[in-house]
Amino acid sequence: MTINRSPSLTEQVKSHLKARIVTGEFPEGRIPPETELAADLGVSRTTIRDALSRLENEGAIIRKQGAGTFVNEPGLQIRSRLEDIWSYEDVLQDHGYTPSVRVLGVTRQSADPETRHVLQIAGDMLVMEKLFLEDRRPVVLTYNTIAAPDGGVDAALPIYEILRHNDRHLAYYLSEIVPVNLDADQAAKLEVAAGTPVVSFQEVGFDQENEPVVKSASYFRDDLLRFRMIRRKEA
Amino acid sequence: MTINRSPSLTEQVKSHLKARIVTGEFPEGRIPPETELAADLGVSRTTIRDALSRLENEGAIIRKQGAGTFVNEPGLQIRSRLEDIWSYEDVLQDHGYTPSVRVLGVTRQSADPETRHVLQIAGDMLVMEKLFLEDRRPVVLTYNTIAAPDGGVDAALPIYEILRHNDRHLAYYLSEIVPVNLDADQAAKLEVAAGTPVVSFQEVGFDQENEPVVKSASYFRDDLLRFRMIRRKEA
DNA sequence: CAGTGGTCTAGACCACTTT
DNA sequence: AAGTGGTCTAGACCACTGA
Repeated sequence: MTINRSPSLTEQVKSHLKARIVTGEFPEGRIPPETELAADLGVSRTTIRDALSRLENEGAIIRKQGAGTFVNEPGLQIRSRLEDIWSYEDVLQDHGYTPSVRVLGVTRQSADPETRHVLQIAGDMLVMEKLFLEDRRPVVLTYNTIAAPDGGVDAALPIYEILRHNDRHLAYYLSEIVPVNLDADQAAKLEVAAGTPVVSFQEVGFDQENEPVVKSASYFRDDLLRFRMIRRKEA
Repeated sequence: MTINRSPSLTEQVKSHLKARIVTGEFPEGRIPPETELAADLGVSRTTIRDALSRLENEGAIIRKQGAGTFVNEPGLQIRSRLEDIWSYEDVLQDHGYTPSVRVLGVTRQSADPETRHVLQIAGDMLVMEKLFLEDRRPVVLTYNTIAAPDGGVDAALPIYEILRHNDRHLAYYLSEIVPVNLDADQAAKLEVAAGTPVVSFQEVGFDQENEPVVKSASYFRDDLLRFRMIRRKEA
């Protein structure tokens, strides 16, 4: 293992260990003691612990005080961690799919009162409707609403790229998980029966100045993309 | 601020800062530099940073390298963080509700093949059906399936307490988020129309030995309990 | 009792933002 | 240039597990 900066040492250690975990290199799932890992990899124990903490958060390992650190087989099943979904194309890729995007519509019009309020805009809004597909099967339907920019936009780009080109760096989403029955139009686009229950994300994206920059709604086909997570008692 | 061990210094610093944040003590949402906090509270900068990291994960603050640390107003709206839900009574309490539990049924019977496989049991299983209410309104409907214990159980207790009394320490859940339309029976129990779409958790709980100990299904009334989360680009 | 992970310290240096 | 958060080190001590 050669060490460089960027990505950080911790991140390098993490991916190094993750790779060794998934190849089943550790006998009986037992991971070496932190001090040993630190010596072997030539980094401090703190760096090792940071990397192990991230792996533990992902569910890849379990740590038991006084006993040791172990591979967590059930946790390795998790493909999409809810909290760090950023691009649906990446999500589909992590599921072993070969994703593609289809822009269903881009409409520019005067912002409705709710959007005006949420996004703090006065003028026009731009609504982009997109479909993410695996092979030819639709998996995710999204609507992104932003303040209409001066120039044109390439709606096929990920929303954070579009915003970046307009000098708004997307920092995080505040999301609500909402159950809905698809209406006829949405169901047709996702190629399922009308009234199919789906999980949706209703969210607002904020930039680095902590100002709202995008209002977003996403609908998922449960049979093709199901979200998993690890739940624990405390932080 | 007096310092004791247990809870950890980091945890004490975190709640101390959280309290100051919610009371709006920091002018313009600007939180003092880490070195200053460390000096004021008499702890190392590492401890301060650990506490700030947790607050950042919860969405309460935002850190900007080179600029400072700031209160994150939108993030303070989050009542129930998805990843660390442990007891539904606590969740309801965090929402300002006064929770109660009603045991709808406890049945002991031979385990079906799927449960045998998931929970790795040979004999009987015990299924507990519970309803969590706010005032008199039902909010959460849960089914917990465990290997039938020798003695009796008080089904009204939280599931982790029941398991603890049988020497199985619940360590974490592996959860799937699944959209469903409630059937007539479930809808009646939650006092909503049949066919109402809801978010459900389908999950398996593991103990500290990483063995499956409980199979669980939960259904939530979206109008009374909606889950929120912060989504970011990476860890 | 030896060995493990958990907590905490003090300090160095870097990357970035702001003035 | 000054000040901030980001990364990393080396080491101390504690709490817990298991032989």
